[in-house]
Amino acid sequence: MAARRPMTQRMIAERVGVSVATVSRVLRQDESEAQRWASPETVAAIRLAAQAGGYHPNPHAASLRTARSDVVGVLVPRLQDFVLATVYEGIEEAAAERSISTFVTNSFDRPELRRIRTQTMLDRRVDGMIFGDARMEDDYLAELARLDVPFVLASRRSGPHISITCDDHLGGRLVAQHLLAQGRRDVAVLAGQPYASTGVERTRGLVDTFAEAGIEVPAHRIATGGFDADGGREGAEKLFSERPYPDAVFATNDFAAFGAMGVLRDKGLSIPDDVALVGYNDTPLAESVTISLTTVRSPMHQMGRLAMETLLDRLAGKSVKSQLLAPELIIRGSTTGR
Amino acid sequence: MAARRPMTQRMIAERVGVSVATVSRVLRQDESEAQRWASPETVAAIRLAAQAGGYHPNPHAASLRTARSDVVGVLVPRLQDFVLATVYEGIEEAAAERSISTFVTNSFDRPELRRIRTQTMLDRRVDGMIFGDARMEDDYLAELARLDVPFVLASRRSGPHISITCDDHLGGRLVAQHLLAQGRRDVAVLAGQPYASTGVERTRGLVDTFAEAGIEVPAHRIATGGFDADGGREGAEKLFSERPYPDAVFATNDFAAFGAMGVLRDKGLSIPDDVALVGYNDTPLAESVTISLTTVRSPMHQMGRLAMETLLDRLAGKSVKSQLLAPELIIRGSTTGR
DNA sequence: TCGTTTACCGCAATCGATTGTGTAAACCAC
DNA sequence: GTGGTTTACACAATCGATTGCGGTAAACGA
Repeated sequence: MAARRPMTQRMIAERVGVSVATVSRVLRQDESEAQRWASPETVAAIRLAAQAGGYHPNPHAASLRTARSDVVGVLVPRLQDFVLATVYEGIEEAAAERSISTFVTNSFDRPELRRIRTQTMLDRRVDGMIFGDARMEDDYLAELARLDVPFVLASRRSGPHISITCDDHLGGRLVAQHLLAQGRRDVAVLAGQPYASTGVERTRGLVDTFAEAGIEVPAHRIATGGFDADGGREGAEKLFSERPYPDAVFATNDFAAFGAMGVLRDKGLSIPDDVALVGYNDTPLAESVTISLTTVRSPMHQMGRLAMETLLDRLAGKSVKSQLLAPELIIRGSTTGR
Repeated sequence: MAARRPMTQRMIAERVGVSVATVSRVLRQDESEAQRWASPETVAAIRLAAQAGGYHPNPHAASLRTARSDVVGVLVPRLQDFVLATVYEGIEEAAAERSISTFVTNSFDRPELRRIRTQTMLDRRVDGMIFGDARMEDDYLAELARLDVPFVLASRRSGPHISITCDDHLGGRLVAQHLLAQGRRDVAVLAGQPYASTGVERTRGLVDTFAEAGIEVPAHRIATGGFDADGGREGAEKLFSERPYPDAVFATNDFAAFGAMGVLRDKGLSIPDDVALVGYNDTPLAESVTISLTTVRSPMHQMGRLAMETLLDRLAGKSVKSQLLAPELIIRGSTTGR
């Protein structure tokens, strides 16, 4: 807040010698609309005065009147997660283009925190919400839908709610096909959290494809856990707690893959000779680490953009629908060259 | 925005049979203050009605009147950067405790974007700003200071402006002492961007310490560049473009170190035998990657918390001062066991 | 008994922008 | 010249909360 109080429409009106109503209409409407309300000279004078005085409309006053805030709330599991940070970049980009601002906050995938933080955003009168932390069974989303809170899901999907996601089942399928082609038959999975559609569907895509090839992936080859390096490490430790070891690991997230790398290193297993490793999301690090990582590229940024655009369309009264974006397999050293 | 219009003080006032002024005072003040304005029965009735109707004050109306928004703007170079995302978590945590909301946005270290996005936040009438993307020579910050915009810097510092940072010079010194103790004499540095105090001071800390040990670090051993894996890779490629190779690399950021790892891998150099590698920030991955990374732990979360608390103190009229937090060296495999 | 606190609370202005309605003046057609 | 339509504005209500200024009644002190 600058020292001198910001200029108001009233000040412009006095300076130009018209009413604030005229100022408002001129400053708000586009050129053609402005002409309907004031003579060209008046329009020019108002614009000039606004320009000269460094006028910036008070959004609180406008929101109070219009009952819109041009702010949307964004909830993500955690911005520390590169994937969600990238999704958010897309959200932000689309928002900026339409003069929308965002409140972002972490829910840490904790239901109470999620409720609280969503509520404070609603209390702030956001126009809508984008959730990056949807759960497969999500009572809260159902509740919000019942209250007619407009929202769109990104990254994870849930039930019938509008969502913009990557085709995770297909992604898992691509990984399976690749691993099968590489001759891997005994695959293990770092499946992520059981409440997140991302990991679940990637896992199912792989398992389904293996099943079609006549190979059952047993339950003990699937470990749930976090989508970060720690989660990957813990999961990998379970998966490699007893022999025979699997000959491939599908980490449904790159960072989990990095965590698994550490475990494989400690076990003295080499990648890809002993174990092939596949990640998900094609994080920049995937290419950089000591062993470059095969992974699935997902359009994270685009997901964010579309989520915001979809929400704004919905707020504008248009009918919108969910979208499944295409994943792309990126083959690197961690699965080839045995 | 829920379907039915939210309840207002007027509705409560009518239901209870008092004026909105009384409702306002009762709902805003703490218990003792409330008693000064209304009888216990009235207070109870108002509270009950508010509770029952699910009353949530309209922040736009309050802001319009009070000229405060209880929102602060946060600008970071990029949330994709784990470090800044963590700083932001600290900011958010401190903000939530004091019922403050935040607008966060990426500036991508681009000056024009920074101006634009800061301006839109000021237009939104934020009460203050936290900058995570300060530059060592920063005209814009000087300009904002002149306009009396209240702000605090986090992570990077600049000139006389209030900042909460890690003692990066000391961090660089710790790294230097460790490398010297390990017998490394020919060190190279991935220094980060020349406009970011973080990398510059970490580099200087190392260079100073080597100089005190009688070892000059020549200019061609210092590469500037981004704080991400790509930046690290590019920098490392320069540093290892011709022999003799350095026997140690100090990456002033963990992710740059990971990028460098890829280059060392491609060059067939082993860590730490041929080259010792040190990162900075103690990212979770540092421990997980195939070769665990020696690094410097910095209190990222705490930096964020303190930045927000300092800003709020400043907004409350208290006098505040810059703080330098302590770094801690974490020794792992990438520098030991030659 | 009368003036003075004290407790409780209302009135109304205010913040800045938006918007429905009112209205002079100008312009047009016939 | 009369009636009707534009043009170009102004007026004033409105959004919801905050807050300075009073105001009434009961209690209290002298």
